[in-house]
Amino acid sequence: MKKEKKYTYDYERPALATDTVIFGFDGAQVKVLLTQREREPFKNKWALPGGFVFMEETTEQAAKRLLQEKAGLRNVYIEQLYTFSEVDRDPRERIVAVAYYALVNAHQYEVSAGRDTLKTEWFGLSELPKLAFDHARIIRVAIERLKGKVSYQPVGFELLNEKFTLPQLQTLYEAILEMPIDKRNFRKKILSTGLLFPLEEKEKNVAHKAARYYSFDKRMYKELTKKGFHFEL
Amino acid sequence: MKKEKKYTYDYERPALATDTVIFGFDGAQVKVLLTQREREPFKNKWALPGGFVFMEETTEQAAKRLLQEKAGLRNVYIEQLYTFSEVDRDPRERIVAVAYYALVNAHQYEVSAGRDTLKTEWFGLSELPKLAFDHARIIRVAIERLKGKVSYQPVGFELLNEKFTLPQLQTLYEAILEMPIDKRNFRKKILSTGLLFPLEEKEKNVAHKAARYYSFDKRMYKELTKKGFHFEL
DNA sequence: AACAAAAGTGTATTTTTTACACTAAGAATG
DNA sequence: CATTCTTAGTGTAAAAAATACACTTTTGTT
Repeated sequence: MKKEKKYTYDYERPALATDTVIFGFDGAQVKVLLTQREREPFKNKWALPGGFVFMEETTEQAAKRLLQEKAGLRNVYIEQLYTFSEVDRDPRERIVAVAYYALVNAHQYEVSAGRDTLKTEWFGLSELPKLAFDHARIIRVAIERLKGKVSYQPVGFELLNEKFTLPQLQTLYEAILEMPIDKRNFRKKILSTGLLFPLEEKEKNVAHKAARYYSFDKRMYKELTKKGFHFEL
Repeated sequence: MKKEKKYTYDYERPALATDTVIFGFDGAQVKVLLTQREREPFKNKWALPGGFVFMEETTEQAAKRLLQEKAGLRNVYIEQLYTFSEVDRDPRERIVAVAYYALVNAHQYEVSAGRDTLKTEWFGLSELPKLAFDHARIIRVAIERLKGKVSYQPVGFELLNEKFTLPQLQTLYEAILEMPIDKRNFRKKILSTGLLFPLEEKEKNVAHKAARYYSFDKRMYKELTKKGFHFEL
């Protein structure tokens, strides 16, 4: 990019950053991935992975880049959440943050986490530590968004393995919505969408009846969506 | 604000702007308020009212300020829409836009519009002119959002007078959702929310049976919302 | 007085949602 | 190898919500 200052306007500019709320699911709880800050301000406090947006990338590209840099995550489902622009949200200077939320398979992730140098950790939604900046607020907004989204978009599948059982899926929905769901009604409804495919395979080494695995056809879902289909739970 | 350059980082920064999609309703059609650009780029093209964000204001404050400056609008219902950050969305330089959408009473507005110096005009959604920048896309996103929002939040009332008839309200919903709605079922449902209050007053000077006016109690709605109530159409 | 035009009203049918309890399968135990 | 433990898996009836649908009323105009 050119370094000449032939700006359209020459007001001082806020810095532009992204922060991402990374959701995961450990089979029982919805969790958020946080990184511990190495320097001031908020040294040693936990924070959302984020950073500044470069001139030659969109905010979404920045969020994805930073997810990889800070948490070793690639190819994750990511969606814009909200832009936070309170004047004093960063004590150093004016920073406007375009927040994103990501849904990742926590199991898959734990493998590649070792590579990264920063300290990162999963926290259950009810066990969040004190957070830096306005990140607690960002997480609250993200949880609300996730709750709303889950019932009219099949986002839940991003949080599970490619093969999953219906009890797993139900537990996930219960965790996100924070309410119990009737087993029979849940199955009826989720199967009636026609988006879940039963596999031959079943669970192994469980001390009870083994549950059947299912898979979700993302490609077919996208096709159907184009044709006006609407998922709804 | 200080002018010293003690920045946390010294990358070049994108400029930060807001653009607002202003929705109105003329009794038959949903419309968008556009301003004609006075200078390059896109001179004489129509565009969303917008402008740069100052250092001492949030993006929402900026959007509201610009609504007043560019269209003479005060106290409007405004909500964040999405942040657009394509690198080349402005031919001059990198500008990231936090877009908002506003719902205004178009009748009320037409009175105060005269004061403003800029040329502004309402356009029906199906008669939009060629637009500057990526503003056509922003409007598309805003329409989608409005469609989604209308059925689980009583936003429609922002577009009408304080007193309105049920046929007016129905026409508005039909215009937003772009589908016909059954009169009896619509009345049943909207009245069952308990948020509409019949007034004594009726229409005058209409060449047919006069419709009763109703009002919507915004205050009560907010109260109920806090107590867990959920509007739904 | 007759007409035109839109407001206002109720019911029956269909669809969707909800509530609910037992049998089946697999591993662990004695 | 029989018993026990634990969770998977299944159907139906009742209640609630959504839908389809046609005539009477009111007001101004001719």
